[in-house]
Amino acid sequence: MATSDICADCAVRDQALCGSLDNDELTALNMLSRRQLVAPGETITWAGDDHVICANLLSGMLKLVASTADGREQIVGLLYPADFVGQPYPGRSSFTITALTEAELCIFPREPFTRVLEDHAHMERLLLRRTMEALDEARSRMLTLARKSAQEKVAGFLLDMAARAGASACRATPAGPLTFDLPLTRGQIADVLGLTIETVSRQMTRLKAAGVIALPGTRAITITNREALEARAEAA
Amino acid sequence: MATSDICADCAVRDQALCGSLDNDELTALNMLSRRQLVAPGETITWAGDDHVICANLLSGMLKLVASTADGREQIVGLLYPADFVGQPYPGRSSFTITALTEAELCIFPREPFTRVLEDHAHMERLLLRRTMEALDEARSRMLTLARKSAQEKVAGFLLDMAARAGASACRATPAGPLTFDLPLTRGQIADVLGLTIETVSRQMTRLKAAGVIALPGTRAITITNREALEARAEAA
DNA sequence: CGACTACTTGAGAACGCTCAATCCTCGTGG
DNA sequence: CCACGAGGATTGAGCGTTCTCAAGTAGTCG
Repeated sequence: MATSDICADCAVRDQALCGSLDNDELTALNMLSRRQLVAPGETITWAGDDHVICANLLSGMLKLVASTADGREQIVGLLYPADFVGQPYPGRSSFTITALTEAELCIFPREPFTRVLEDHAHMERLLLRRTMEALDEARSRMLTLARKSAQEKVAGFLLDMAARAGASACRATPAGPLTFDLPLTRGQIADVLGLTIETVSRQMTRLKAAGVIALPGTRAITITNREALEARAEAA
Repeated sequence: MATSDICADCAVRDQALCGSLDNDELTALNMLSRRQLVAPGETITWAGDDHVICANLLSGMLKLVASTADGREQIVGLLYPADFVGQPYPGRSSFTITALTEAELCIFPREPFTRVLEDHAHMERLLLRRTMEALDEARSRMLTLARKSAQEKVAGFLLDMAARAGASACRATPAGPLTFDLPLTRGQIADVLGLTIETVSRQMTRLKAAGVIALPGTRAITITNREALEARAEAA
């Protein structure tokens, strides 16, 4: 109650699961929700916690982290605005969800949200479809993690981020160099790719030395030769 | 209809998605289905194909394989009886699905199956839940593939297979040694774990030398010291 | 009995990791 | 305005795990 803004000014109104609801349904759902701001580095749920929340990510980025008993970590998923966060069914969470940037969530308590889901087949269907896409992506990443070289991993990652950057990216000519900011630190990239910070850094340097990319700032990337980068993403 | 047996004698009647349907609904679905036997090594769908089928696996095991352009392969999923196979939505498949053993499928053409799914919220919900479980499992495997040592991977895999073997396993006393057959060759285990055949073989030998397991036959495994095996699955 | 396939074992090389030092950037405070 | 500190990034040297290549063994089926 306290704070919920109305869905009408929701930044992800059409892309999120709610996009499948009409205005009346939305009003009902809105009654359940509360918005929450999280700071970078802040954890939303811990591995082992009961599933208690479902949410839509309104802005910012989250990471899903799996870790071993002795502290090794792997980022198993990245969440972007409009992505669904959490699990609608009871159980214990296997992963820790942490904000990578400042982020804003539209949070629903799990049980009432699940009931809404059950009453709206369209929304459930959309969630099924998205879950299947996430599964496909996770499986593709298994191939990357298990079988690709550090060079291929980094090159492929940069291409992925370039595709994501889309609008915010800056490109002189359609085929020309493409510049954008990486939303992750080297350490986080390493956690995504199953490498170490040093290896990520060395591969970046190597790509720079080969004239495939430029590093105008510590966080910025320019792809100067996309074809060469694609070639390196495919072959060791 | 050519061959379809009736669902009443279906081996996976209650565990498969169809378990959520009543007898009348089942009859309707049965009209769509055809049973198909596949030989070990036979491929059901290739990466890049359009999604054309949905199916329930009745018996046997299938593998989902992702591969790179130059032929490196990774098994990204194993399918067991009662598992759902395929994708209900249009699109191109990212993975190749191949039989590991002789297997029997109950196949539905995608489009009519999707319509049945849409008309039966229970079934759709069950599929959503299973897809989420598969996603969780895939993400857990990402941690294994990216961060665990060969020793941890093999030990963890043997424990997984022991859990799967369940009924068919042979155990003298509840806490005593447990013997079962691995359903995979060393090469397939390597494909699952992101290792090479040789490394899998060496780790098996090492576990045997340590007295943690015994290898009574080339395919058989005895876990002689479960705690020691669990310890090796957790720490390098 | 011979061919085939799966599995094991060995030697050497390579890729990525560990440990450690240095550098860069940026924000803060003297 | 500049010195300082902190966190991130880079670079280097050396090592270790796993891979590659290559024999050799075992079990199976004709």
